Amino acid sequence: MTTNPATSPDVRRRRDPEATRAAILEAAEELFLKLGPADTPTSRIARQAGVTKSLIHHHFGSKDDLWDEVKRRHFGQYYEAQRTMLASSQGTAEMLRDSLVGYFRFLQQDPHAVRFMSWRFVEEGDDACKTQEDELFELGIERVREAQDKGELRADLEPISIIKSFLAMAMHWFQSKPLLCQMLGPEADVDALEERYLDDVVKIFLDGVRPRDKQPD
Amino acid sequence: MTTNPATSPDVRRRRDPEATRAAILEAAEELFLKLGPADTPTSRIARQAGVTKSLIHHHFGSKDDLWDEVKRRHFGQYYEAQRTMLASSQGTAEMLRDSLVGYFRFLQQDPHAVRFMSWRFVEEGDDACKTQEDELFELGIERVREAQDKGELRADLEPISIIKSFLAMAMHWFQSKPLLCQMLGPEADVDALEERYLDDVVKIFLDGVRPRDKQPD
DNA sequence: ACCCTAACTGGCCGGCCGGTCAATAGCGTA
DNA sequence: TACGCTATTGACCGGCCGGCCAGTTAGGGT
Repeated sequence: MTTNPATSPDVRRRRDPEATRAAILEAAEELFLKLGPADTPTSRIARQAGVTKSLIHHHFGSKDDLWDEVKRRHFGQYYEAQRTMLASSQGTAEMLRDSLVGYFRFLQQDPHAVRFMSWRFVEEGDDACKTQEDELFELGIERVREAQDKGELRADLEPISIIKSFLAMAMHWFQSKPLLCQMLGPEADVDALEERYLDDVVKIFLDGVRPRDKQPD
Repeated sequence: MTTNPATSPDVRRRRDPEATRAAILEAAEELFLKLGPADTPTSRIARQAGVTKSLIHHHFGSKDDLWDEVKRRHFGQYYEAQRTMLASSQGTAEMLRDSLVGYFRFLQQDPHAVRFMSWRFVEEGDDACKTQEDELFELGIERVREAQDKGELRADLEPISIIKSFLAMAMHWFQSKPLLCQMLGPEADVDALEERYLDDVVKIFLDGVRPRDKQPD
């Protein structure tokens, strides 16, 4: 699992730039996210990928370039998943619930995704995912507007607020999950808590975001 | 502003360990949060503090110890602020709104606070703030339970879910704010958007979290 | 068969970084 | 005034890390 000999074939062909690139990217992604880009020596990435350090520079240039490529590749997957999710959605309240659950499940099943976002929050400079993320954001706002026009969503809310709180609810759970586990101790059933959180957040968010049958106060 | 000559008196007394420690901590906090702990050389902290690198090791031991101390000091302030806020609160819906607004304002006025949390999310090992954070968490849960008992909050929600979504709503905005600014460009009025977000989130959260006058479907 | 491109290797270097240490000099105290 | 403690200094070190380079070899095109 650690030293990666090949991708599909039994034995790595003696020259296989594709497999080499893949092995380096895989090792780099794991180590960068685990230790942080600055605390990850290229030598260690090379060792884990079963490759010489020079090959990293041969295929990717510098260490920073490799980090960029790792981000780009992973965000590409995220982008595709979210794009199809947004494209297939209709502007109804059910769709909003499904989107929330779907997004939560997506983050749940891909722990790397949240760590990527965390690192993007912490770094300051521009990054390679900018344009794709903008596109998703615009698409999401469009969907929200549609739902508002249909009366499925409260019209007195700024779409940006809805998108942002949507993302916050899902992302923050997984961002703070390690700290929560550490706090509750190893005997706690965090998985059950996670399901409960999803249920509750769906309730809170949907009830808060849908038009009220009767406006109080 | 950068090289710190003294705290209160006009001239830094030639021997002033208190001021020295303070200058180092201040410079370290700024640089650690800006560049990240791993990318911040002690030499640069020393330069910015107007102090020799050796003094850092003299007063704080190692670089890691300094980082721990910076976290401990800053989290202490956060802890005090949140503790008084939680202690003074009553278990009513108005209190919940005030808490949300108050917490938002707190993060708004202290940008370092969110960056600290971001770094804690990204690091894995134990940290020095553990016990204090646990205390705040327990206190918050207690308050939520009180409000639920009074019927001011829906009883079908797990208190942890309420706390977590509460924190998520406020924190995520500031975590992703730099990316949002970068996306919207320099001409956008992000401050107005921020106020709007706070308004909307208060609506969403309170409407979602309060018992419904009439339960739909 | 030849060759040329590019994948791949091992060794190496310059630089920076965290940390140490011996020496110096203020400051409180007796 | 003399002493001792410690804040402070600057020089220094060992190690690691990112990157480079000269050389080797596989493989594909002609």
